[in-house]
Amino acid sequence: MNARQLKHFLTVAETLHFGRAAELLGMTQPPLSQSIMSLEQELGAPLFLRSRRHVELTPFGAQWAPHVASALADLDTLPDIAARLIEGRAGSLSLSFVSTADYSVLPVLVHRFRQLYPDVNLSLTEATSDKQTAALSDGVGHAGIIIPPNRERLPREFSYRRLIREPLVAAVPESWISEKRLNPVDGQLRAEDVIASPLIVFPRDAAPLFHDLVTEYYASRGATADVVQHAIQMQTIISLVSAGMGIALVPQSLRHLARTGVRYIDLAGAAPELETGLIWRRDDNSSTLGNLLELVEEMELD
Amino acid sequence: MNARQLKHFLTVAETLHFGRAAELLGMTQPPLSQSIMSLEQELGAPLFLRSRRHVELTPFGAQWAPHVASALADLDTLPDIAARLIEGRAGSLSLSFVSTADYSVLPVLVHRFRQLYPDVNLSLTEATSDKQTAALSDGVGHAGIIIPPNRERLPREFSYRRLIREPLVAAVPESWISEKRLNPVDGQLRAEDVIASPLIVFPRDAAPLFHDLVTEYYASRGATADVVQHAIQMQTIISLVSAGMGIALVPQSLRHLARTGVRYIDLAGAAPELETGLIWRRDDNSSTLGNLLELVEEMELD
DNA sequence: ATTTTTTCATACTCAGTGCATATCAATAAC
DNA sequence: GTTATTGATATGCACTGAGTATGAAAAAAT
Repeated sequence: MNARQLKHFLTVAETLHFGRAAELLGMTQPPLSQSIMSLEQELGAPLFLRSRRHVELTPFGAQWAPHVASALADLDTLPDIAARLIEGRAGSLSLSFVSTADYSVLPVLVHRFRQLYPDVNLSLTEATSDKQTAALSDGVGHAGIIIPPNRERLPREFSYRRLIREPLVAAVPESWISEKRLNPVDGQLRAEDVIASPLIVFPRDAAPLFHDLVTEYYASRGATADVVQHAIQMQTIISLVSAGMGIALVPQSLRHLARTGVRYIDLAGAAPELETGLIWRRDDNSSTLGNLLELVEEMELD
Repeated sequence: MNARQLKHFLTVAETLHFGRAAELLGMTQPPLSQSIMSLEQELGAPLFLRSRRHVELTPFGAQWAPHVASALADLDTLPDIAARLIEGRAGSLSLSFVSTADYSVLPVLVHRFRQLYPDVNLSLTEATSDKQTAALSDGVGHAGIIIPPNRERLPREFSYRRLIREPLVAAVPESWISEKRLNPVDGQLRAEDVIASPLIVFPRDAAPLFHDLVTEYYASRGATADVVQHAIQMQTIISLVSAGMGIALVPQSLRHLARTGVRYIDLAGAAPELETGLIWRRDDNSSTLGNLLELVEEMELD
């Protein structure tokens, strides 16, 4: 029993005419008759009742046909599924990201990807940069949106592409401005005001590179931060700012997270810049990943 | 692309070793390599990454494999499904029945059939004898439990087998006995008592043969029935008896329908007998029907 | 009733597919 | 450097599956 014979059976079952079925199958009638007969012999029961001028399905044949049709239909879809997998229009893409990306590149990237590849199963996981690289190194996941370490520190197995490079801005309690505790000049906050204010930051282990960027801002000015509170979620940090506990230095894109009682103010002078980019295993040639990279090239997120 | 190549692909995907896969497939390694290569060429993408000593799936191959496995598994079940259909252990059986059978042969028949053939989709339809024969004649349904007409009247296209032949008994209001309105002798009701009592019957068009059997009981004694009420459901008839509206002549098996206030009493002398049997299309060789007939032969329902 | 037509089965031939054997090539292990 | 392992290549052969020619039986037409 092979797929060819089953196809023969189905065609005869549809036409109830060996001659016409053979024509539909692009073959002549005798081998079709033989094919059916050999199938019947293998099954041990007739599929058709043939009188010399009439062909009809046996009860068995009639009940078996839908099962056969379903199995063959599944088989027929395999080349199509293959084509879609090869082109990356089906399959899966597992993307991890740092929480700050949630307010900048991630939404637009995900939206565009889903738009172009609706049948790809896109799974998103929030994780810190180092956890993402560790997972990728273990072969888990396809790509990660990270805050990158120095170029030399990135292992050879990875490729990297910058997505966005944005200055840090200060998130400050609105009341501190109206009460003149902070005094922006030309809409910019001077370094001495920043240094003098209590600070809310990420814990270092959750985002070391981001944390280092903030502390470096203080160190280069001969100061140390007066850290009043650590918080893991960006939303929590902004809530604490809103409550007047202190200020925070956050990526510019966090302006998308509007909250009453909080103002985002540019830093005066050269603001530290936070880079966010995409890493993936250099040797990973998944088509879904390829499509993501292609999309990233086209999007000009900066 | 054919099922053979797909099987080859799956086996190599499982073993990740062309030599061992070939062994599992009962063939040698070179044609297996060629088979995979031709499949890859047809798909236009590699399924495996071969270094000289290592074989691994490409991302595409890994994602395609489960689809292939599922399709082939479906294909593999076809012979088994066929065998079950041929033996009548799967498929469907459409059985119609007259309502009186509900209290005699039907329950035990259905129970036994379900027990022996749990995977057969048994569909039951209540209908009058003439509607059943009409449906069968139109090719609808497999068999029917009917009250048969005279043998000569049964068309040649049908086969028939008697299932049960049971005397009619009188269903009478219990109060009529305690009040001595009816006087059974040796637990039997005499014809004059029956004739003298108001009668509840089926409407003739719903069950002509049963109706005729009852009226014949009166006619042969030179009497006509004093019909006080018609009712279609057996349960309704017995309810009306219980309410003291009259008596009814019903198949003996209705004793299974116990109801307070109703007594079933044998008729004195030769009671009319109601035959119930199974008909089916003589040329119907459905295996499920065959199994039903076999079961009927074994059961000795009488 | 006879002839014609229709339609599935049988007989036989041929080509291509798919497998086998023999061998090569490259890499890893010793 | 040598050997063993393993996938690729080359070549030959057998069998499957399709073709052509024809038969046989029954329905349709005359």
